[in-house]
Parts: sequence; C-alpha cells; structure tokens
Amino acid sequence: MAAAPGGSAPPAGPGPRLAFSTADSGVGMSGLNPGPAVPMKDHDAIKLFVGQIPRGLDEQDLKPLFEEFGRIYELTVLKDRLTGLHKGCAFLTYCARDSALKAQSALHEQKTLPGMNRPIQVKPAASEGRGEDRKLFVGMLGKQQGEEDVRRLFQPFGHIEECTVLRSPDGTSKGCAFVKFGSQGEAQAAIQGLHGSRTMSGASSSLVVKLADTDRERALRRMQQMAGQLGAFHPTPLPLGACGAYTTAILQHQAALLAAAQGPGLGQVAAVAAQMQHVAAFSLVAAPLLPTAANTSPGGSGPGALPGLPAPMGVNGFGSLTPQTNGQPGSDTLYNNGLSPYPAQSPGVADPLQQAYAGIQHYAGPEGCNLFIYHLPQEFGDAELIQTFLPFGAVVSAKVFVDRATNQSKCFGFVSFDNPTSAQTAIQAMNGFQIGMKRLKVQLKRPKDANRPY
DNA sequence: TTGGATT
Repeated sequence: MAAAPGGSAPPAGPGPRLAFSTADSGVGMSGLNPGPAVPMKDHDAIKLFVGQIPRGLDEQDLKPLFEEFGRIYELTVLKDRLTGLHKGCAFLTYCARDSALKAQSALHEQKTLPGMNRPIQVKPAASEGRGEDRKLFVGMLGKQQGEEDVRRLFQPFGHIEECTVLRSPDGTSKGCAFVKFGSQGEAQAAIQGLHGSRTMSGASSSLVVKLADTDRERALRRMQQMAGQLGAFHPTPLPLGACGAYTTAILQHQAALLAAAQGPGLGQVAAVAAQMQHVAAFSLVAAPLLPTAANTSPGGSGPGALPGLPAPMGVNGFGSLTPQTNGQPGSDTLYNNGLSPYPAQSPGVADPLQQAYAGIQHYAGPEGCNLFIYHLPQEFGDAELIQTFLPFGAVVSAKVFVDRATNQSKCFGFVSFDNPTSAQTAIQAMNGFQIGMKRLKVQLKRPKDANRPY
C-alpha cells in the first residue's frame, strides 16, 4: 500500500525489524511490543514520512524522539528491499491525527539529527496522497441529492475537506459528486463502507464510490471521448460476423419499404434505404483510418504524441478519405455525415470535427435531433446502433445503455443526429422495425426537463 | 423504458 518516496518500500509483513506494528504487537515476536493495549489508530490518522535519519538509528532509538507528541501506532524504518540496508528514512503513524500534526510542526526542518547535514523531514507520506488518493468519485446519486445529503452520507468516515455535486449548466445534478477526505484511510473506509451499499432513490443502480480519476486518467478519458466522437463520424467497422445478421435484416426491411413506398412521405425513406448498401463498403473504407492507438500515421505522429491533440491524426485521416468519397457515386448523403473534409452542415450547426477537436462533448444534438430507442436486441452495442442509424443522416452520437454491474445492455439507447429531419426520417424508417421477437421503438428523446412541473 | 456521470 505505502510505497517509499524512492519507489521501494520494505515488505510490510512481520519481520524482526518491524518494531511497533500493531499487527505484530500481539504476537510478541519482536519483543518490542509497546504496551499492554494494542494501539488503535484513528480513522483520520496520517502516515508521516520521516527523512534525514542517521543510518545508525533503528526504531527503538527513534521512538523516544517521536513519542513526546503522542502515542505511536506504527514506526517503520525503511530498508532496501534487497540489501536490507537502512535507507535513512521511516514511516511513522500516530494513533491520533493531531499527534502527527504536532510532530510535523515541531520537527519538520526544525532540528538536525547527529551526523546529518540536513534537517529532519517530517511530513505526510507520499502515499497519503496530496489529493487524488483521498478524493472520491461518487456515482449513482439521486438527482435531487445536494452537497448536504452527500456530506451526511460520508461524514461517518472522516473529515470531509470538499464536497461537490456535479451539475449541468442548468443546475440539475448529474447524479455524481466528488468528496475529498482528510486522509487516504478515510477515503478507503468510505469506499468500503458505502460502495454498492445502497441504492439512492431515483438512481438506476447501487451507489458507486471509488477513487476519482487522476489527472492522467482524466486526460485519457478525454482522449477516449474524442475517439468515440470521431468513431461516430467514422462508424466503427465491425468484424463481419458481429452485426451482419442485423445489417442484413435491416437491408431486407429497407427493401420492403422501397417496394411499398408510395406516399410522398416515404419517398425520402426509400431514397435513404437505397443507400443502405453503401454502409458496408463505407466501413471497409474507414477501417484503416480509425484513430486507434495502433494507427500510427505516416507523418510519424504516433500514440506517443497523444497529448498533442488529434490534429495530425485527424488531418491525415480525413485527408486520405477524400479520394474514397470521390470514388463513390451516389453516396453524397452518406458521406456528408461529417465525414467529408467539406461536410454539408445544417445551418447553425458547428462542424462536428471542430467540436471534437475542441474537446466539446455533445452527447445530444439540438432539440428534435435526439432519438430514444427501446427494445434493442440484447447484443446490440454502440457500433450496431451507429450502423443502423447512419443511413438517415449525420450521427453525432450513439449510445447503448449498459448495466455497469453486469455489463449487459439494458436494451435501450440514444442516437443523435445533427438535424431534426434526419431524426424524423429515422423514426419513420425504424420505429416498429422487427428484430427477432421485438419491435424497435424509435421516438424523440424526452427533453431533460420533461415531466418536471413548472 | 429516456444519457453510467470525472471538478
């Protein structure tokens, strides 16, 4: 759990050099049992790193120096893993948080131990985490739960330094929060005590309590989101077997529509259906252009250049797509789905590529552009959803809702287009479309504030 | 049966 700042910590197990560990104190093997009672550590205790210790001093020698600030829970001199040599530093945990704070202010850089030429260091160990290790992400909150509710929930586990419920610009909760505790131990206790422990009212599954993303993870997440967006513009080519059956079924459905097309309202649907067959061809074209980590562009900007943002990747990718689009007669609508370097945009809709480049999230298009699809086959994923709806217009996003616990589709999802006409066309074509025993239900997504009394 | 979210 606790790594030495230098990167190597001694094994935490019982050993002759482990002096004041509670784990050992009852065993009596070291003979250094500090007292009759097994010390208990407060849940908000802080593990301290102690540096600039003379190599000649072991736990027993150090104990008196630190004991004057409070009862010691654990004191461990760090040894080299291989040689067993004293590394000149130690980890120190007092039973009480307060003792640690007192020791830190009294000793840190305040005195120099004999034989050392730099003053002693006493500060929270790196493992205590300056931030991320004590900060929790809390998911599956009820939308009506505010900071106070979250605080009440987490209070029993320690001192809460920060508590923020994430909200959309309009102020509605996103159903998640950040909670920062005073120590890593408290944060861990809260995870243990709360994760999955209950389901908040209005939440679709049990409470999620986990360590918040580190900066690095956040960056990665942003990259993935961006890749996902590009993926929606370049529909993910599936291994042929993965959705072939569905694609075939859809093509048959479209063919039937074509044959039946009579009224003026269906003309558009039929025209779109006629383009369905290009989907497969398109996927093959797009395959080598997908922004996967393995796809190192000829210009040499590989995955190593990730933080540099997708410009080189995007430029190369879309640039090389151009000849292909030109070579596909009769596929204007298809290739105008934000894929061409010169997309035909609806008025007032920003270039999706630029939005992706800017890292803007837009799960949903404008009002009237977002579909809610229910009765999806269990095995339908995002990719199948994209493929199914791509023919009707520029798909801005497609998401199948998945139960996190089981990883199973909840059999509904969302598809967003960049314009309402595409959405209507898709409803016309796909609502009621039969797959297996089920019929797809395709309708406009309910706006966020629907059902809300005014 | 209406976006599982990361300051």
